[in-house]
Amino acid sequence: MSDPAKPATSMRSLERAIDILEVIDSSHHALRLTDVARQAGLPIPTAQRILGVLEARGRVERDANGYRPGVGLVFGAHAYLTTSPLLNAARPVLQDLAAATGLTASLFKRIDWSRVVLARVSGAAPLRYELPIGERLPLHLGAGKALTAQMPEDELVEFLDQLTGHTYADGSAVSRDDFMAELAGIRSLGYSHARGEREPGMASVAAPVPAPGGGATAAVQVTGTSADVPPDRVPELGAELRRAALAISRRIP
Amino acid sequence: MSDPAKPATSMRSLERAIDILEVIDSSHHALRLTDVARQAGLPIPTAQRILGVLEARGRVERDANGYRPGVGLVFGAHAYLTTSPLLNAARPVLQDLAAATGLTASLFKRIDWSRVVLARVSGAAPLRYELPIGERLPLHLGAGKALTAQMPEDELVEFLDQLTGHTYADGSAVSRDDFMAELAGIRSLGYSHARGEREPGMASVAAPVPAPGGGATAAVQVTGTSADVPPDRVPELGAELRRAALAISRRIP
DNA sequence: GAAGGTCTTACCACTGTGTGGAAGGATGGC
DNA sequence: GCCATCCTTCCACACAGTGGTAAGACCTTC
Repeated sequence: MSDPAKPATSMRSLERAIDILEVIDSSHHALRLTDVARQAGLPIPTAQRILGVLEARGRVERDANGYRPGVGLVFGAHAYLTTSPLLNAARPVLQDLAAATGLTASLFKRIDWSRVVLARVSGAAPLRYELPIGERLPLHLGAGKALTAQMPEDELVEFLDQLTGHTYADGSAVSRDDFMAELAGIRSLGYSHARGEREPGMASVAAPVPAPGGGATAAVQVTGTSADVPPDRVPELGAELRRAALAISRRIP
Repeated sequence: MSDPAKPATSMRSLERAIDILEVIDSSHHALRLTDVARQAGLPIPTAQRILGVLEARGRVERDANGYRPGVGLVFGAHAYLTTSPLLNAARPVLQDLAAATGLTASLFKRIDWSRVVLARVSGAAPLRYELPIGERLPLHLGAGKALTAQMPEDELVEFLDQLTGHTYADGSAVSRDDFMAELAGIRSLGYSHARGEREPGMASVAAPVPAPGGGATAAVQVTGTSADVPPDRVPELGAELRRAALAISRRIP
């Protein structure tokens, strides 16, 4: 969250405003002015001035407990979700996937060292309401591996370096060598597979969506309970996911 | 979109950046630099500088066709949706509503002269994928009336003034007197009802969620086809919605 | 392939916006 | 009551942000 050397993009106030937004967006509870200022590394009056504008424009809300994200933020997300070529390409494919497999189909995109849920279609429609869109998940678990496997060499090294200490859901540490070996496997198979890595009792299969310009920053995934995704079904699902990923890629204008 | 007299909040660059974001968010296709600048009422170099920062920070994306909303925007929305007290209060109530009525339950919030979809739980779960969260809908149709009915007098007048020319789905104009009469009815009943106003063949019932500090800026709604919501079922649904609205209101901390 | 258009990038001198220290209120705990 | 903490307001300075102008891409059109 703190960046020591900002290259001075010559738009200080704007950069700072975005810093503040990021601070508020990544906090799970209301923040007092003082906290915002400290976390963003700004003098209090400066933070206050910026927050004032953001509040007036609906980007943050405020009550006795402090500042929190504002409703205005949902417009932007809606705009992104409806106009993104990637998403428009993926939507029908995800529906087919969910219908064909009976599992929950999701689309992820890589952002920095994590991935974001961009769309999700649940197969056996549960009434359980969940809207994980916009949620940030780790890059070294589940569908994240399908993305990691596509990173260029130098980026991969950088990623692995900052990964030390991260673990699986069961608490076991991620071994660098094992991880590398797994990525190699994913590259040759064309899909990734995970059982209980992020959530115990859940399993998933994922494939990278090749970007038009090479590389892959998006991935398709199906998830279900370990019982829904028995090991012997994995190769078949893998093939289906590869097809889906290609279909999405081909549909992007 | 154009505001002649900005009261000079002493944060010009930030305000302008938000103006630009709003321009981009409310366009349904990519905008070229020139268009952004014109629509935001800014000199081209200024717009470019701001867009540069927004792009670097993931708030807008860019390709040969111009600028479009960026992925970064989804984080904010996710943060809002997960931290908003209103939403956390509403979620379980919406689920109950959907389960009890078999209809689609939604939560709206009023923003300026429109309302936004904040949450939706579909009753008879269709595989049809739709994510209307963040969508802006008119205030004079459907659940919008439940919100309009709660406006203070002076605001209502202002609203009606800028409403002239707006119509129903069938093309008929909105008569001011009829509308006022309907609002009065809504106020005494405690719920609103609409048949085919916004979407032909669809019907809905909605109730305002009283805010802790008085007034109502949110509303709960159930929607279905006209057949799902027969006229004789409306009073019963209305009662159910009033209860739901109160339940939400009571759950807000 | 030259000419004429439109859109984008780059430059840079001026000035008014954004800055942040310091002081004054507000609130709350003990 | 007092002290501690957080929020707000004020204001003089300086540098960040501005936007005119001009050069550079990149299209069409003839």
